[in-house]
Amino acid sequence: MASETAEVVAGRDFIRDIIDADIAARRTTEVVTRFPPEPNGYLHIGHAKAIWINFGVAQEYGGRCHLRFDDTNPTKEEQEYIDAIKRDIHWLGFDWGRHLYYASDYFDQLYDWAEHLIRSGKAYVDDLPADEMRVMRGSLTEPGCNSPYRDRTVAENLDLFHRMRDGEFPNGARVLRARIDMAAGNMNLRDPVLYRILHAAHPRTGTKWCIYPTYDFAHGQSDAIEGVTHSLCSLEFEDHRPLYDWLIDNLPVPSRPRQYEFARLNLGYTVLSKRVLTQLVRHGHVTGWDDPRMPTLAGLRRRGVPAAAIQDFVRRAGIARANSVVDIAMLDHSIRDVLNKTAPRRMAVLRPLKLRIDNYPSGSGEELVAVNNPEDATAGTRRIRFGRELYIERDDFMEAPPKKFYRLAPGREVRLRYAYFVTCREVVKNAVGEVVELICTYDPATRGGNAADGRKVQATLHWVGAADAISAEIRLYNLLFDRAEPDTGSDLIAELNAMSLVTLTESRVEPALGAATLGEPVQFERQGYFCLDPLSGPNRLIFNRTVGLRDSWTKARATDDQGVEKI
RNA sequence: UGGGGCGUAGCCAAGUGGUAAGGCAGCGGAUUUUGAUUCCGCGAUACGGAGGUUCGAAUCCUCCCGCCCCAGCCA
Repeated sequence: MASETAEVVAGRDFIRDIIDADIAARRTTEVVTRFPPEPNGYLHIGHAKAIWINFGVAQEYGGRCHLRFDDTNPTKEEQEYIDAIKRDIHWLGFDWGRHLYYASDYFDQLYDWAEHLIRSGKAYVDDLPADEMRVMRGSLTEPGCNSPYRDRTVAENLDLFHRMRDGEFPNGARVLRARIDMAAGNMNLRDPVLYRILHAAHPRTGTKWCIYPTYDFAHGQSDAIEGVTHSLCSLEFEDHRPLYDWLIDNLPVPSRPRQYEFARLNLGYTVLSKRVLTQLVRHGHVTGWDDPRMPTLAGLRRRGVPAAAIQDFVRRAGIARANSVVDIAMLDHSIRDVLNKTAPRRMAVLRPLKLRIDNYPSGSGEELVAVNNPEDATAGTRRIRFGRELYIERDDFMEAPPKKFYRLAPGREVRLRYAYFVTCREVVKNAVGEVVELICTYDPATRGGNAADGRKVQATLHWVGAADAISAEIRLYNLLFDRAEPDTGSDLIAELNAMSLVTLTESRVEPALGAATLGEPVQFERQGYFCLDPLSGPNRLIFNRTVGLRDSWTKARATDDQGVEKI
């Protein structure tokens, strides 16, 4: 059965179990979910998990997923974020179709329902200032006490609430509170605030309102209005569920949504907190929300991470209720897995070292054939030009190699990929003793890379022709933070990895890379996966390293390996 | 002696009384014109701890320990 295969791919988790049970018990006939971002920042990979769950589950059950902006606080929300969020969700591969909503679409209905609560004696206008309200709310271990305004008459409450709406009072003067239980163990039930006065223009409703519903009063009711069946959110809202249910129970809402919580995603060596990410952007620690070092979807996209890899990653990480920190290596794995199959191969020398082949005829050289992608036969081949003067990677030569180093060294023969075997005959140094050029000889009988006599070499090096290679800037990105679990509470700067961006300006890449296009991944052989950066221009190639290839050589000789990737 | 959650290998995570899936990482080995990819093999006498129930417990009960969330007129 095909559907079985699909389920295995999607994975099983407690949320799907709940939905299965609901359908089996006929508690619901359709599955409607929603992804409810607040437009006050960019989406990050943690949101990708929530998006994947909400849209994915709806898709699997033939239901639908709404995109609903939770825009109940005009002092923090902006249109720029709304646009960015839509763009990122589409890029990730999901579509809400015609189901685009805003909590602000329901402000009129919400207002009516607030009056409904007042009329039924379940809400009241409180004049307590914020600080007094806090004191009277009690503490985690002590019950709160009732506000002196708790027993106002319905008429008085209605009058005051109308006047709040009509702008008679300044910010903070009064709030509408639910009348529940000031002694409840759950703080959310100690007469939570439902409406507050905010004289601020709203991106969508303009100046129509000067009172706005709180998250608690807006969320569940919006779910009910839209017919959401399963309202999936993260663990910190668990304590809000009794309030969510209380409101649904006490209001004439058109449907009965249920809230379920799952643990949010945490990634090692990074931070998935809008507060901190916003800080990084505002303080200039990164170049913007789309800085390739950012865990935002915009940053990952610019870095070259395919949407498919992000989906694969969140699927592998799984959904559960236990807080956890996922190893960044798992993300890297998903990225490589996708890119290995799709990225065409090219040769690029990041840190060039000149190599001259003494016995190779001078002139324009010759054309050789290179495979575009050994993982994909349909990717075809391309021609590359070999010549007397080339560049190889500095790291591929050592004058005094340790035993396990089997690349080029004095007197040693290696293969130049798709070309010939070359042997290092002489090392040229400058005045300060740095190696500046290697003089080699080649074996004409090894054209294409195989020796007629069957002899082997231990290494194959990538190279570019000195005559036709083009210059490029290459940006190597490393972990943004030094520690697996950064302390973002105090000194953020102290936690940042000083080597998070290493820019190489002397790189030389094969001519075919001059035609690289935005959004197309490429593998620089033996180096990693790269992509063109949007800042590239006609005469300026800039490549971002998405992720390096797995590398058991540098790994073997790493001594300070704290999990921090070295350049 | 507030309320709500969570604890299964280095990191995720299945498992819902019948004798510990899978993935990532790691370590061996094979193949290899990318030290890549691919392929093969290796890890929990044990599920935070201690008791108990049971023929049998990661799964049920009791107590204990640890971690997370909640005292915004943020979401």
